[in-house]
Amino acid sequence: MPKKTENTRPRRKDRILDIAESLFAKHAFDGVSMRMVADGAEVDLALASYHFGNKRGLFDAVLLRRAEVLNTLRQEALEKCQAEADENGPSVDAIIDAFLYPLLGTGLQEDEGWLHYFELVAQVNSSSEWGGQLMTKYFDPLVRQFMAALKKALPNADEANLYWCYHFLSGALTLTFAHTGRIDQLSDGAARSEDMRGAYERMVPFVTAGFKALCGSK
Amino acid sequence: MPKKTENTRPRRKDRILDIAESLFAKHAFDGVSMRMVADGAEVDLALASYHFGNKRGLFDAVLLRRAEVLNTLRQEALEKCQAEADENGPSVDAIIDAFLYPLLGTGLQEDEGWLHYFELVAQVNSSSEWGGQLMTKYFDPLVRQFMAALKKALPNADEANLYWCYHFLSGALTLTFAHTGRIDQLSDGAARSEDMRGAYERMVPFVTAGFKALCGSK
DNA sequence: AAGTAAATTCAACAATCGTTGAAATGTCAA
DNA sequence: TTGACATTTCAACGATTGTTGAATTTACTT
Repeated sequence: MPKKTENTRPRRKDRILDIAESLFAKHAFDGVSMRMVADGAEVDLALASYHFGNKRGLFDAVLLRRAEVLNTLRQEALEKCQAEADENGPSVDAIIDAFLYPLLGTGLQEDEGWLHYFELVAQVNSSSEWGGQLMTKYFDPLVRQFMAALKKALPNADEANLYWCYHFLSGALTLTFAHTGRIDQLSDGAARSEDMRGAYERMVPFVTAGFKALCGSK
Repeated sequence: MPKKTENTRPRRKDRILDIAESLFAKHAFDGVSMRMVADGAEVDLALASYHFGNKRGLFDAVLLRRAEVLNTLRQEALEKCQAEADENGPSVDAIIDAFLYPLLGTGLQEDEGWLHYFELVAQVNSSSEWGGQLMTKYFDPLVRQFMAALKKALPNADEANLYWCYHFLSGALTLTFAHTGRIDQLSDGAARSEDMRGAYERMVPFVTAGFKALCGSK
């Protein structure tokens, strides 16, 4: 049993991140106080500042923690679908699926922490104050890989069209993550915010059709 | 000249709404203080509370002010496309266009106040705290009219599919409004956040293709 | 057991927060 | 001018904010 330390000790640091994650997701950056985090984590007020420097540092740590995991999962999905493709590269369907499946079709959706994280990302993505900077910082390198794959699958596509299509995809994905409950009310229960599997199975063909319509698949 | 009062007097009240609108759009509810609003409007701190009761009342007033205008514009667009259609009702394309054109294709996009308002709506829509309640309150009656028109245009559609498609549309629209600048960075300038006309011309075919793919237009 | 560094607590700081009574000013009719 | 009412200002309230220096406790090594 090497390093008993790292297994048992940082409990409090992780608890702070977990609570901060859920609070930031619900109330946004300015709607959360360091005292709310400390109380939620059952920890002294000063501890979060000690570990993360200040409130903004805590926010960044929350965002960064799962971003790396997420990018890895998505990259693996992309590489897998590329390995399975013929010399022409993967189809648009396969690329879109590789982009969405790790987020919507896997066990991540049964993990409460991940759900809070996705809610937070949804909110950040639609924020004119944070959206551009933070999403670019954490997710752009990976997204560029997907864009390159899409360019190969859609060789006749106009550059601007391709980026706008991704933008629409990003918006649809983001709002689905936000779990606002609006679709439940609007549809009188016919569609449910929590049904991520159902959202995934519909988003793939919806987005794929949009890409093909604008970027000329054949 | 009847009621000179109402033409000249409420300048300050409107200035407060204008400033609050732009501040809420950028910094969200908790990121804005009453003092920021008062300073921006060059008005005493207590004035906003006098006119709108409290901070939340100010927020609601900002949201409500343009919602009514917006719903009217969209309803007129829907009725116009229904009047121009044959006995089968308008096509999916025409309905989607009626939903988007008033927002993205008109002079509203050259009005700074409206741009701030759209930014704010984008943020509210993706908020798990406010999103469900507020969007339902301000926009659902009108959206239901569009859903009814879409059901007629896509008679074979599964109910849940239809609502998920609208949800994706709403997400794409919302993120486009947010003006985060992310698409500019990602595309190295090939697509621009400010190009609402370009976004409109691409969103209509993108979304229409998605609806048809999932809701079976044949 | 002593020593060292990390982790945690405590107490307090100045700054800002939303709200509100009371006073002052403005507007318009009689 | 007087009176009535809406608008605006002033000053202050108690509560909450993020941050930090110093003290204390814990964990681990020597």
